[in-house]
Amino acid sequence: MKGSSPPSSSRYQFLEIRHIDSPPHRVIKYPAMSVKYEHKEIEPKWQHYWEDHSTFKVTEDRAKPKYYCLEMFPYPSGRIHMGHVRNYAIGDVIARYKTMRGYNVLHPMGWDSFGLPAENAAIDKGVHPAVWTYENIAYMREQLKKMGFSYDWDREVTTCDPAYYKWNQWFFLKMYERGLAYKRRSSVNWCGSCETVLANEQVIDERCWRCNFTVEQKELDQWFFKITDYAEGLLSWCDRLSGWPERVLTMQRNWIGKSQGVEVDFPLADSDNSIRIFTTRPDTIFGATFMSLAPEHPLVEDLIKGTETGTEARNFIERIRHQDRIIRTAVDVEKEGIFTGRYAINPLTKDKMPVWVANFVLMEYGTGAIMAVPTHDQRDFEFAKKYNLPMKVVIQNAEGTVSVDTMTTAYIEEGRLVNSGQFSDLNSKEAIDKIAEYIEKEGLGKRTVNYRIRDWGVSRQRYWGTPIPVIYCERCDTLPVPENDIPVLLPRDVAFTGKGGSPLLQSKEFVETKCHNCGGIARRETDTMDTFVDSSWYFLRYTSPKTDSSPFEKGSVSYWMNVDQYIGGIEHAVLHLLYARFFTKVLRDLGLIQVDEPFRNLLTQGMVIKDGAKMSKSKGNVVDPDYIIEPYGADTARLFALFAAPPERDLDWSDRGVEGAYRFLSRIYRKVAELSTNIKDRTDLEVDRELPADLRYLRKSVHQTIRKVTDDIDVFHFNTAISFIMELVNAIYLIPVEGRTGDRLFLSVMKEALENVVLLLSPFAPHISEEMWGMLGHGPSVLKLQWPSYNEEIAHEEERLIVIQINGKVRGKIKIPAGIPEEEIRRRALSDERINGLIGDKVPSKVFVVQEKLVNIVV
RNA sequence: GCGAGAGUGGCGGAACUGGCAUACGCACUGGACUUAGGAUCCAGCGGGCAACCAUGGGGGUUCAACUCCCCCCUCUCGCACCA
Repeated sequence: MKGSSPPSSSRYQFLEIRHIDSPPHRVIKYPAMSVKYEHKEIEPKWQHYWEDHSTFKVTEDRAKPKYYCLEMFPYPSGRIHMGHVRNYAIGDVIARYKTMRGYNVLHPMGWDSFGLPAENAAIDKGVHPAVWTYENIAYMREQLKKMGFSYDWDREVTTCDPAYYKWNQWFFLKMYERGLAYKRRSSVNWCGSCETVLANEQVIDERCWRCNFTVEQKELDQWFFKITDYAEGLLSWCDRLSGWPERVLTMQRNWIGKSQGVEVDFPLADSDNSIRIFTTRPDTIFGATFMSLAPEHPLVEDLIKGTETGTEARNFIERIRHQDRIIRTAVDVEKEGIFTGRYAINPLTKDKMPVWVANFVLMEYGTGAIMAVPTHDQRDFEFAKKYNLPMKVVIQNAEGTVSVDTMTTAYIEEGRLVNSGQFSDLNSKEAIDKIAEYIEKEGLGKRTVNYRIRDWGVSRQRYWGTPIPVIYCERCDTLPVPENDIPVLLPRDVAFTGKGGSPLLQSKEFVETKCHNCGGIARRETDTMDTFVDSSWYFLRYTSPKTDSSPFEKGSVSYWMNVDQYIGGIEHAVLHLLYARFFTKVLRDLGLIQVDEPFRNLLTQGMVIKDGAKMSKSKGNVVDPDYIIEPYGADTARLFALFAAPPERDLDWSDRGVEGAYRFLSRIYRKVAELSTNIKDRTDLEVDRELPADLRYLRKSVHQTIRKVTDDIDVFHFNTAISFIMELVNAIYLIPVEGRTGDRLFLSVMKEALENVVLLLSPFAPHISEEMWGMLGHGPSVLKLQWPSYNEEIAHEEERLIVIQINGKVRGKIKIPAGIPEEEIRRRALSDERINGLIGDKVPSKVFVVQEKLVNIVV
């Protein structure tokens, strides 16, 4: 959804012209005998027809089964790119196909329209973000319409519209009430030149992506959503999302990162304090020989106070704390640390253990402190080697070869416990349970579960986003804005300099406010929300986009949800898809919706590649869709995007391939044009009669093709579905026309064939299909027709081709009638003249017969 | 390092639960039509004179392997000191 591509300056003129083009009702005309496929006339004609007749409008209709088909909405960066074309072409095939299968299909589109690029455009070009954004939307909407996608534009959702972001604020207030939105100090990437927070992906080599200023870590008050409360639910539901790609689920599971372990208190040797650690390997506790604390650990200051190494330690800690988090946590960073001068007691061995501070221990995970077991943990091993710390083997392998003297890496596998008191001789698995049990019984600690996922930081020091609805009163402290006072609107007249932090800070009109509680002076929160908040519930808004008394109508949501098919790029595998799941669960708990999960089925399409470079996102758009649509048309662009590769795989863009798609459409068109005058006005055509061989064969192909195309669309194999249509068209071309244009049987079969080709093609190339449907003597629209069904009897192949192998090598082929017994197939294969010649005097030792397929003779 | 996915003609890609490898398209070659063709229609098109050999490489299971099993190589993506 995100992306940034500044619009070219020349397009504004274009934009104006587009806008004047408002649609009066048009008369649909068909060419009399034109044989040339004129996509430039055909495509606008049908786009206007669809618009004039509200062909894509959809309402709740309980007489039909519903189907919610959704593609990830775009960020309005300026123009659509090939990634969008592909994504939306896939969605459109599904939407149109399901419509023709009798479903009531919701297929909406909107704009993920808050975000940084708009603000950067304001800084660079002096255009207001709102102006820039809405101009982009206008242009891109026209581009999407030119592609012929079947969206119900009456449901368009724009997230930067106050009517939309009001509900972001409303959800925030609801979450604040429940403690799911909270504020705390947290470390952020800060650019001192731009005076703003940077997202991790905006930090390049420790520098600001825009001004190249060195990025530092800064502690700031930040708003968070408590996604960690939902960690377990988000994780356990992964097992029930059977319609999601396994790799997306794996990524989400990893991101949530659940681990079960034990928290244990290690008392300090000379104080009443203790250090709490988290470990997943309590079986190694007898091997813990020292402790490591995160530099940020609150106990550190106390520990180093007054010790010999105090100053040195303080310097070290300061240095580490200021390191970039990303760099500090990289695996190849050398482990370093410093001794605090103090000792703790291992509660099981009662041994004295030196307490260290180490750069690789993270305050954010677990308790920010670990027991170090150098023999059975690689990190502790490296650390101990470097600083010459004591080691002790407590897990032994089956051969008994694990020894401090010989080991070059830690032994991290499971094994048999040694040197572990009463627990010696247990295996690791048992010991983990037994020792955890013992620790709980002795009151030394307790079993806990840790998650790697962190709460979702939603504060952004930016203008172009949803204002966080909070005020700070001098007397009453932090107060949420009352529900009646939202939306908190973005002020329009602010300066965009790129300096001095968020532009909102400079807006007195915005910042200065009155406390609704005490009437005193108060100041508004100037942070805005992460734009992922917008995309976390837009799919709900589509069900009732105009409602202004609630975020969505309960009835509409319960009619349409879940999304039956969601389609988008793999790059959102974790963030967007996880946040949307989180929001869904929160809204469920707020009683606003009934579903547990937003997206029943997920299709992640591959990237569009051109000459090895990806064409979406920041790398630049190598091929602009407009340059395809201009010479070839939208139908060609769609067809190629779907034909060149299966949806999940990366697609290599090829100009030659595009030409091929265009040629194919022209080829069908020509055949329809050639025969349409003979077909369209005939009322006496009917196919169910005794047919000559070539027509009977074609008819069989038609029905077989319907079956194959249908089966393939059902499993999203669009590339092969299209190739079957191509084969059928090739077969049509092989039927001689000469002298038959008055032949009733010929015309009847051709009519059936061409009509079915048009219907099968219509989800892929809708404009030309509408056109050809008209040429064949029918009124619009194809979309309102039923998907063709095939006749089992006609599709049935009465002859089967049997491959005859000798010793696994193909030696011959025979045709046999379908349904004859295995014994007869064997007999015919063995009596085949050619086969007999090849066998000669040799005696077949065994003959394998695969029913109606193959015979393998072993000699 | 760990996890997932992929590797098939000159190219994009087909091949269902093991049963004709290379469907369909592109490129290329030839023919037809034509003043002309970069349009269109038709045909050919993995390698090899052949026996045969070819689905990243090497083993295995099987009457039969792109498909199943083991080892290795390459590429893509994700995670990456998470205790």
